[in-house]
Amino acid sequence: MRRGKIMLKKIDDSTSRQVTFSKRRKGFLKKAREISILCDAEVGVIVFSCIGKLYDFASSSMQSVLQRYTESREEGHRLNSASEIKHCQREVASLRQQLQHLQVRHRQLMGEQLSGVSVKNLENLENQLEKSLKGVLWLSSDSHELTFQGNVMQQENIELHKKISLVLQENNALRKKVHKARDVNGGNRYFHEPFNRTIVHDVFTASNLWPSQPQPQSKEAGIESTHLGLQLH
Amino acid sequence: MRRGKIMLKKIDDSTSRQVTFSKRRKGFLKKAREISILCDAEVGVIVFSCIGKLYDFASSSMQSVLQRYTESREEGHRLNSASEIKHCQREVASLRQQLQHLQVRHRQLMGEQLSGVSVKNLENLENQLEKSLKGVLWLSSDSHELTFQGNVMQQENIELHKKISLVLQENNALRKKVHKARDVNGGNRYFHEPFNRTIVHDVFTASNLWPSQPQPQSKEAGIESTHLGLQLH
DNA sequence: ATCTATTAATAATT
DNA sequence: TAATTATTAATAGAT
Repeated sequence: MRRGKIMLKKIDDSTSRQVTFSKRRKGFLKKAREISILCDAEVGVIVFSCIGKLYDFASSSMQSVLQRYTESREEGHRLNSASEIKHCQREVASLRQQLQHLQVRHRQLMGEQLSGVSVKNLENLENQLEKSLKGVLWLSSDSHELTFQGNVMQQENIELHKKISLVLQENNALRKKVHKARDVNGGNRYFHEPFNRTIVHDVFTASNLWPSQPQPQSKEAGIESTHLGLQLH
Repeated sequence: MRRGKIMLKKIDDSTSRQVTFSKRRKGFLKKAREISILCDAEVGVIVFSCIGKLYDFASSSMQSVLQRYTESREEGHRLNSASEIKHCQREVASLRQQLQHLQVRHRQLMGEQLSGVSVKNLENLENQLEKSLKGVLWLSSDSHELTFQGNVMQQENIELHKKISLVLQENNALRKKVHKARDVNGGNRYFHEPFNRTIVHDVFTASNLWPSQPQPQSKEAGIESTHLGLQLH
């Protein structure tokens, strides 16, 4: 550059390499500052000297620059570790919640933790358990017969069981997809999936089974009841 | 710089700001390259123009630079992100497994998917359900008194309703999806009948207590459901 | 884009 | 390191 141009190759002499590094580093970081101010650009610079010392500059903050960088680079991809962790953590939270809900229900079905359950729900639970029991008793007696009739049907059952397993697997895969879609949509699954409401609606139309009070039915229907799927007719 | 020095402030005229950005960007990235080669430094540069376009340079690779940067910043303290992700992923896997196990058991308690259950397990299930039912009946009779104690508990129950509703919603949504997926897979009608019944179970339809009541049903349906060992009467 | 006058950066030297 | 100097490189403004 001045006083005799130089070759673009690593400077052999370690001392003069150090000196040049000092000078150029200063000028370089100055340039970074200038372009960021003059041109209203967001700039980040990271320099490790040959002995490993770190020098950096960021017009805003390095974190901001790097975040913007990784986001714009991975547009859609999931390689950024920070966002990957966040995604992962959201998934953990969601799964934990599901698990907890199911555990509550499970304990109820097991006859535990009923002290906080309403009378109406207890009746529902009672009906459900009766129904389940009848089903079990029926299948149980039927199964005993099967043992006398030979194992043809048993064989068939095994096949069907396999099929059910496959369906279950599919179910799980779908659930994962649902999770992903939900996360991408910003998280609130109960707002974003209109089909939830539809299904619940369909399924609840037959009778008014919940111990719910007559619901004031504004058009907005109360955000709560809508996203909880508790809206009854 | 040249031909009249300039003020270090944002260039007002957007056109000349763009032009200056082009020129300086080129020189700036050239400087980055030069210092990295001449001084054997590892350099990373990230520039976002004021309209958001990204320009970057890395002497090695940006990933390498950024990794080295974050490592040198986080100097030991705080686990490296890779292990953090792994930890998170293990947690997800574990939670998924728990959830699945619980779901299977849950469905069994709901009287579904019993076709692959052994006779022995059916007996266990039967005992459990009997026990649960007794508990519910007992508490149920007891609970009628509670209705006179006011609605404190009722309030508590609303929370529980919500939770159960969430689980049920999800179950229904997932089943619906599985239903669709199954149709796509060739529409095996063997599954249709029990599937429909499943939804009915989920919402505690008090009437229609399967399998105790005769259901009007086509011969077709009867024959097919026989294969599942879950024939309705 | 290209040109060019002028300043800025910096290699060599001290 | 720090200052000085000689020279080239970068680039603002014009075309």
